[in-house]
Amino acid sequence: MFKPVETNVSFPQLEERVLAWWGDNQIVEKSLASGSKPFVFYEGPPTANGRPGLHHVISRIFKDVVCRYKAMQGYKIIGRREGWDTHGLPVEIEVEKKLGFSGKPDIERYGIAEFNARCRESVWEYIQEWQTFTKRIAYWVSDDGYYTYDNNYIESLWWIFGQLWERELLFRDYKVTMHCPRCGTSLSDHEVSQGARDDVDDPSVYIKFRVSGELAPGAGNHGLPQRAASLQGAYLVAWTTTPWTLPANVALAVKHDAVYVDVEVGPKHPLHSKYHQHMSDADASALQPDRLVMAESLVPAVLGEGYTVLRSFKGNDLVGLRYENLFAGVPGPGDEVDLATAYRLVADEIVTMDDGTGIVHIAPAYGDLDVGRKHGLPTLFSVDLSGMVMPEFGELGFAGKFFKEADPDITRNLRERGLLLKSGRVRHYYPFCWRCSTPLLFYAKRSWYIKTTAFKADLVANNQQIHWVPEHIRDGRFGNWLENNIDWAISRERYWGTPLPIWTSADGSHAVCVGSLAELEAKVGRSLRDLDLHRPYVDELTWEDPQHGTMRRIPDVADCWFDSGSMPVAQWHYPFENQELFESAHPADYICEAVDQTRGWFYTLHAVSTLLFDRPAFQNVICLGHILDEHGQKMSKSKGNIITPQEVISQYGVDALRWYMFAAAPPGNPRRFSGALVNESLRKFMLTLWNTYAFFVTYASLDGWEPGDRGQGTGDSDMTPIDRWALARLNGLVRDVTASLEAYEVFPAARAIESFVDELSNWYVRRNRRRFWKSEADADKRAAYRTLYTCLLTVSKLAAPFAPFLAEELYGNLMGLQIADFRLQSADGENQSAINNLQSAIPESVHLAAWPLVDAALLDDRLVADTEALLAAVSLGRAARKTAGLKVRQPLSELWVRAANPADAEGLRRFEADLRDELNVKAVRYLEAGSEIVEYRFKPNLRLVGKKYGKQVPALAAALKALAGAEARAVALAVEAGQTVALAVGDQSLELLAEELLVESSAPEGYAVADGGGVLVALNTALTEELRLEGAARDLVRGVQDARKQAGLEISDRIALSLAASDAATAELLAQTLAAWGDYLRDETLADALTAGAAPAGAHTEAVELGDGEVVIGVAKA
RNA sequence: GGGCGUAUAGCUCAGUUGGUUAGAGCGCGAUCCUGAUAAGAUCGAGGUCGGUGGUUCGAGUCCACCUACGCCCA
Repeated sequence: MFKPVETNVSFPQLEERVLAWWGDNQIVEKSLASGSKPFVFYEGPPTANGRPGLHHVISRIFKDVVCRYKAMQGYKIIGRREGWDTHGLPVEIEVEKKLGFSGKPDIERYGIAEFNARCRESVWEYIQEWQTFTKRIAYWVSDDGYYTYDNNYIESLWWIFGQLWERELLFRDYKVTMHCPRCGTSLSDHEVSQGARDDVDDPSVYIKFRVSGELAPGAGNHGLPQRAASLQGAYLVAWTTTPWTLPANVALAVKHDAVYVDVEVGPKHPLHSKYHQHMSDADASALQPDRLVMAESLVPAVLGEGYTVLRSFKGNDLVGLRYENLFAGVPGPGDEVDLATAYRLVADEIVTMDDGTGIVHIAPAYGDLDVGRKHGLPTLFSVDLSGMVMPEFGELGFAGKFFKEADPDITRNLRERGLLLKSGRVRHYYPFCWRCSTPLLFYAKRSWYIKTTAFKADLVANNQQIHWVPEHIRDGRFGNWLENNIDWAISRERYWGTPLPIWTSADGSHAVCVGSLAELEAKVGRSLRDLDLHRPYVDELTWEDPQHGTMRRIPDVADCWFDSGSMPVAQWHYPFENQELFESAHPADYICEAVDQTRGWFYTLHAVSTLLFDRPAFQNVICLGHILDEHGQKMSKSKGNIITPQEVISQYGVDALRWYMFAAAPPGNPRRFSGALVNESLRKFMLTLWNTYAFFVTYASLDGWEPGDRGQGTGDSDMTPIDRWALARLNGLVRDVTASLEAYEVFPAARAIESFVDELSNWYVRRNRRRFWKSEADADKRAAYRTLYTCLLTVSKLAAPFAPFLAEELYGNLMGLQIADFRLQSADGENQSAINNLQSAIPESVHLAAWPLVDAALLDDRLVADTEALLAAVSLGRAARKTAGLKVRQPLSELWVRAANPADAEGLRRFEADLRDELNVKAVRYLEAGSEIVEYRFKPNLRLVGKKYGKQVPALAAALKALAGAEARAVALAVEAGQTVALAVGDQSLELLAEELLVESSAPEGYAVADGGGVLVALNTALTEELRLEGAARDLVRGVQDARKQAGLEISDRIALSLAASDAATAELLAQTLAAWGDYLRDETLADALTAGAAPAGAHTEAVELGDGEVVIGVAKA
């Protein structure tokens, strides 16, 4: 027996019950342990230092849905475990906030050991909440998670560093950071954006660099020597808002395809170097004009009027020219600098024609490091980390000044030397320290890099093996990122992170990378078993090198993206443990995160895997869009528009939320979220399924029907066409959902289930209600039960990965699993061991059940298409009734119908009884060619004809449109017979195939018509007396049924019925109706007694319209 | 500034390789149906498919440019 099902279900409560049941029966553990064939999943570890939000829901359920599906297919999911990203700046900032710190000096005073201890605690602060959340949303992972701060995890990272070191892929170079000279620390992007202002007043200076006439080494540009000679003595004009960076200048950049001009400016021009206001003509004529070089398009903006263009060049033509440096920049400590490679022109993408001169001053130390590196330029400095101009500039008078304050001095110096074209002020964007408001320096600091650029081709090639959903990420966002690969800056001058295992001698000349704990133990000569592999403890480990003296660890920690990108290795403590497991768990079959991870986790996984193993880290990836609020704004604390998962879940439940996220839109798109949308999913999908299920259970229980084989039945002779339709449709669904999920297309899979459930409820159940109601328990009824049961049970399996609670509830009850006694009772008189076998063969949870297989014998695309044609005709019929003002209760004599094609017409014939019944008509007639009551119109079937006839299509369409009368009828006949049609188009005759024509027909006169999609229906609206009486009878039945319901009677209660008409005409109609349909009325309403006249006292009364009057219905329990 | 994506009804979104009258749900209005249903059906109002230009017999769909928004990078 089935457990009774309430129709006023509360999904959140149901879910809590299921959750408890899973717990009591270790369902999660059993699912995690199940399966044989491996399927590898990587959990992208979240940083658990905040509360879980909706974006965590979406990524976790998209991970979950695939893993559940694969588990049901019998895979053993490897890596279905929690993971926590525990290191990094976000954690440090959180702790700093708590402690009221404002920067690294505070941390150092506080003590690194204590600070890191606080960071470690902070990670745990929300973990309880996360675990509760994870369980509640039914994200099934084991809780033996990996933690990136774990010693074992760190040791694996050290091993990776060791591998890279041995292959000489780790190196030290400059990296530009945003540096606060007062706080003495680099700032993260997030901190920079907090303190940036966009209306900062700064100098705007145009500087002249004198062309020397020399060429840079190796510059073999065609014709360059001649150009160099002709340009000697001309000035290259560059623009900057940071004069303090000019002493660090090493190059000028042009745009390769822009036009540059050499212009002459006479002494009368205000920007001439010798210009003064009261210059006489004689003085002027004694002076040479100045020659200036800049981009042609920007000359007017810079010089105004009064210049002469001497010649022009492409940017490329200038590359390799050298110029005289303004100042002598200072090499970094220990750097060997070849100045022969400096002070030259390069072409670079960073140059724009938006402002300035089209020539850009390059100072790698203060921001243009990538440009410098790309063109092999040296890096020179002029300002130290405290923001002071270096002592080397003492003679110029600005040594020791704060960099911003040196601007006027530098400008003055250049003016005095005749190298300043003009100067002014500008308001623009500039970053400041968010803590102390000091202007920030872009500053090249020593940093450790992984040489990923050496593997660019491999990174790109391996990416081609990855299946991205959505596809465009592969060659778009991710592919482009790889194409523009830069070396991975791996070190951070921070505290709470994986310490870089590099030890160096005091002078830096000797360095060692330690690849394991054992190796380190050997170096320091003692056991480090109990050592915490974090700062400051590892910093304290030193050893004496015979040749290089004391070896100390560099202070840096690793970029925490390196932690998470290395999880395929480190989560298993490979290679120190789990070698076999690791080998079988790499690469991942599937990962899933939001789109912002393209340059984050997706990249770091890919990079680590490519560099270490030359293979991709994952084979399939779903890349999720972001969740926005209902106005399309990002949800953020500051906007106060955050919707918490908890509030949604407590109101609608997890399944509704999950279903919304799976079925509402493709996952790659950003989506606007609101509770109302979740409610819509709940009503549209979950309640429809639930009510179908409740309907089934209610009647199956009433009838004592039980599933014989508990499985999917094969078709048998008792099946009606609509049963076979349902099973064909169901198997088509299994086929489609499986194919979609195989392609990691979750959205179409969910949509397919949704539309099946809709059709099951609103077509199958609605059409078959009477089969379930009828009193005799015959084969026909059993076939209906079996069909509906099969559909519901299969849907519960298909929906299980998506809506795991609802599916579990349905499955459990449909399988009879929730009432243990039932199974024991049913064993009476049967072979007990067979029953036991059966019981153990039945998975106790839908999540342990096998994914449904397609029963090809039940597939029937023709039947499904026929039903679609029927549904279309029914829909049009209702529209026609609506237009004619004829309600469906009023029977009509005939319906004319014309299908879109002969096959559909055949389908309509097959379901003619359903069509009659649905539209309440006595007869269905088919409009066929040759019928004289309609006119025919023709259109070309463009999809076929377009490619074949191309430009003739318009003429062809016109020729078809012109067909009329007998000629048109002849064509219609030919098309219906599948014959070719000869048609004169222009001056030639075309032989058109039947399928190349679309036939439309007009409505017969005097009929109510609706058409669409090539289907036409027409209702005969003439009402005979007979039809009117039958309509009246049905009106009465409906009124009485309604009255019964209002009176609170049970379905099986028998009644005494009285009917009182409001006037004589209505009484006459009532009398005639009862004469013809009295028995029908009694049968339908379970009326033992039927009296005409006023209702007796105590009867429940309802008024109902009949004809032009009214009838008062009296209902009393018999 | 660059890359990628998105832009379709009041709202949330579909729209398969270019093809005939661009769809669904919600909301609104009207009607109907109903002894499974918090439901369902039908009709109606509501669309210059972000804009401009191009390719094509034919463009929501392909191309170019532009605009707005989002993400990432600078």
